[in-house]
Parts: sequence; structure tokens; C-alpha cells
Amino acid sequence: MLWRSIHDRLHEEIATGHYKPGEKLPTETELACRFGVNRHTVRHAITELRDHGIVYSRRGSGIFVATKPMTYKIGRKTRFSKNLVHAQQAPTLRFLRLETRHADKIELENLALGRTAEVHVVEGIGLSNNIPITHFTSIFPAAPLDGFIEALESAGSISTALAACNILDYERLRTEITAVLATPETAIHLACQVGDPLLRTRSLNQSNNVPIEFGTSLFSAKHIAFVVDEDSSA
Amino acid sequence: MLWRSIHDRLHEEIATGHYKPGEKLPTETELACRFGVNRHTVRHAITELRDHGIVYSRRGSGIFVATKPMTYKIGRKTRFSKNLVHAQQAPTLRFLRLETRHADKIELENLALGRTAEVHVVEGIGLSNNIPITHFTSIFPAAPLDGFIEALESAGSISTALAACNILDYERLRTEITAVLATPETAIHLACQVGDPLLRTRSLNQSNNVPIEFGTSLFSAKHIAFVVDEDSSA
DNA sequence: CCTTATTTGTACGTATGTATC
DNA sequence: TGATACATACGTACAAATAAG
Repeated sequence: MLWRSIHDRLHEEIATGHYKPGEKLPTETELACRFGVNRHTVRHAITELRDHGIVYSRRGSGIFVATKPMTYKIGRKTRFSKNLVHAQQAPTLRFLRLETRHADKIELENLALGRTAEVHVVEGIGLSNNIPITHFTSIFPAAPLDGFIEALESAGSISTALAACNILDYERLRTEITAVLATPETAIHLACQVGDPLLRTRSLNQSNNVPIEFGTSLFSAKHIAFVVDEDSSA
Repeated sequence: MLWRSIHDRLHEEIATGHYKPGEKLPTETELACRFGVNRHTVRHAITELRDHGIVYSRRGSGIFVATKPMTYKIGRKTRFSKNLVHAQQAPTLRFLRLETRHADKIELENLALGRTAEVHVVEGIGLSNNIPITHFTSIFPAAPLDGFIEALESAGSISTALAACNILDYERLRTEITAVLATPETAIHLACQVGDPLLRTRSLNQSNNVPIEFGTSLFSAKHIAFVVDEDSSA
């Protein structure tokens, strides 16, 4: 599986923009030298990248980057609709579940609610360029957000539905990031293989120092790399 | 594989401190209700957690959290030695490779160096409580860091070795985060199984607006969750 | 247009580890 | 245990397309 780690490495360097679209990769021989492997091992990795449309190769000329980088910025102003860098089309949401119910212990704790409080639960898929990027579940306090579910159904965007409930601005307070493996269920939602690496975030947004959203998201690591940029997060 | 996602979820909630050490988990019946599955499915997940020493269970009493959470803060002041929250012992480094060589293209670009510049390469394992947490490779510009390798060998810490070269302070400029699977080689270094989910970071540190370190690190997702905290990153 | 060097593509062979029967 | 098949990784050689002069 040596070729796999080389594949992942090259894919990451393309996804994060270190090799830019149209740019020529180093030659197979150079890459083999860089990774300390045989040329065939590099070719195996390149073949996989080409099969996924990440690069294309021209005999006698070289290997070139085909895709645009897809990075997801993590910072104070993290919003799904704006943080997918270089997405060709506007990202869209598809909702799988919209309901209001009693909060469990972890939700109460994160949203700083009383023990019998109700919450809005929003589960859905975030798509960019018609490919599923993230499977998310977001929890909102029900009390200050009357009519939120209805606003969400018509608006199709979290930010605008919050705006309809007079939450005009909010900030990302904290983001936890872990890695997990795709289960059969998430593999269906994210159109990936069981066992593929995923990034999971658990995040808390607040508005005027009041917790307003507690969300859990799964991102396919195949499509997305997170970027924490201390310059632009301020 | 339903039990796996429940296992991952509980493990994350323990790792990130939502369930604290010594604290009692909800009962198996409550958990079964929360996840909408049969109690046996929850038991399967719990069994796995117990086998890994994450929780312990007492008949008639309940299930309790055994481990301390290990979270790794990502922010301006990210340093391995200080960012492992709740580590019982001071983290240590074990070096696998210390050398000086010519930089490749990506290294030149990130460190903003001329095309024939040399770099110090430091590869090693970061340990906390004697268990391997991260496998890292860091690249430093050689020109402004004369005697860095020697300082590193005697100091055993990146920060103090940099201080010996008159780099008294530095800041994390950018962190990229992706998820990959453990290959046989990394499985050895991180004492995990092949195919386990890993977090990989690629980060750039600078001192006085000059790039000073470009590093790639693999973290075992079993032991670590990243936290991007907008409060404390400032 | 030809030559030459570069670079990808293809085809052999060898060795090793792993899974299966 | 042995036999077989398969995937991985390395080595070498050469054909075919491209780029540069």
C-alpha cells in the first residue's frame, strides 16, 4: 500500500492548491526520487489520480493537474455556503430531516439550555457541483427560533433561515475535528466507499454570546481539505 | 457496521471532553434510545471501547469513562509541547531522522527560499504518556539556523532548539487538515492498525513574517481530536 | 524536416507477502 | 501442511509521443 500514501499525498497537495490547475507535476522519475520508491509505484498512484479525474497525462509531455482545489476554511466566519473555496457552482443543501424535539444531555450542555428545552433538528446533505460534500446534523434552540423549520424549508439555506428569525449574524466559537471511517450509511450519503477516511467536525456557533447552533458534520476527505488560516480568520 | 458509528461517536464525545474522566455514561438503554438502535448494538460499541481501555463497566452500577481526553489545539500559538490538553506527563519527542539537504519545489515555495537553498529535515515521533501521538516531518530553512540539528539533538525540543538559534518566538500561519488511512509503515510508528483513520496536518510557522518551519504530521485519530478555538487563538 | 533528449506507456521478469483452498 | 492465486514493489528495457534545437 505504499502507492496509496503517495496517492494521498499528491491528492492533498493538489486539493490544497500547492499544485495548481493546469500545472505540470514533477516527472514520474522525479516523484519516484522524492518519495524514495520505484517509478512503477508512482505510476500506480498516478493511475488512481487519473481514474478519479484529478490529473491527466500526456505521453512525452507530462502529468497535469485537472481539478480545482477544494478547501474548506475554518474560522470565525465559517459558513457552508461561503467557505468552499473555488467551487464552480454555488453549494446547495438537501434536507433529510427537519423536526423539533427535546434536547439530550450533550445538546443541553453545548447550547446552555434548561433541562426541558426543545431543539430544532436539521439533518441534510451539502452539495457542491452536484457532488455530496458533507452530511450534517445541526441542533438549534427552539425557543428563540420560532418558525425556523418553515423558514428553512422555503429558504434552503441556514443563514437566511436564521435571518428570518432575526439572527442576522453569528460567529463560529469552537470547532472540533476528528477522523473516522465511512460506515455503509454514510457511504450512501457521501457517495464514497465503506472504510474511506472522513473528517468529522463538531462545532458551536453563537450570536451575541448566546449559543445558536451546535452541529456535527461529516466531510469526505476525498473531496475536502480543511484550512485553518490565522490571517483571514480574524 | 452501525455499532461502529456509535462507537466512534461515543469515543469522540469522550475524547473531546463531553464525557469527562470518571463520569458515568448514560445507561445502555438510554444510549440505545438516543441512537435509535437495539441495546445489543450499543453493547457492541461499548465492548469495543472497553477493549481499548476507553471506558470500564461495573455490573449494577454503570459505564464510566476511563481515559483522559487528548485534544490538540490549533491556533496561532500551536506547539506540540503545550497544545496537548490533559496530558498526564510532559510530551516528548523521539527523532528518527536529522539531516540537511537541498529543498524540493514545495518546500522552496512554502519557505519562500531561493532555488538552491538547503533545509534541515527533522522526522520523528511525538509521545505523550509514553504512547505515540504523532509522526511528523518538519522542514526548516538551513541558512538562518546554523547549528540547529546539533541544538535539537541536545535539547530534544523544537522550541528550545529554535531559541538556541535566536528564534525566540514564532506563530502558526496556516494549518491544512486532511484525513487518511494508516499504511503499514505509519501503523508501526503510531502503534495502530492498518486502515485506522488518521488526521494529517500540513502547517506553516513564521517568525517576524519569515517562514521558519514547514511541517507535515500524522496523528492517530484514536488518541487525538483537534480543536480550533476562536477564543484562545487570538 | 530532422535529430536528440525527455517523458509517458507498455512489456517483460523477479521477489515478497497474504489470502484461500 | 502444501499448493495456488493474487496484489504489491522493484528492476530493466524499449516503444511512442512530445518538445526543443
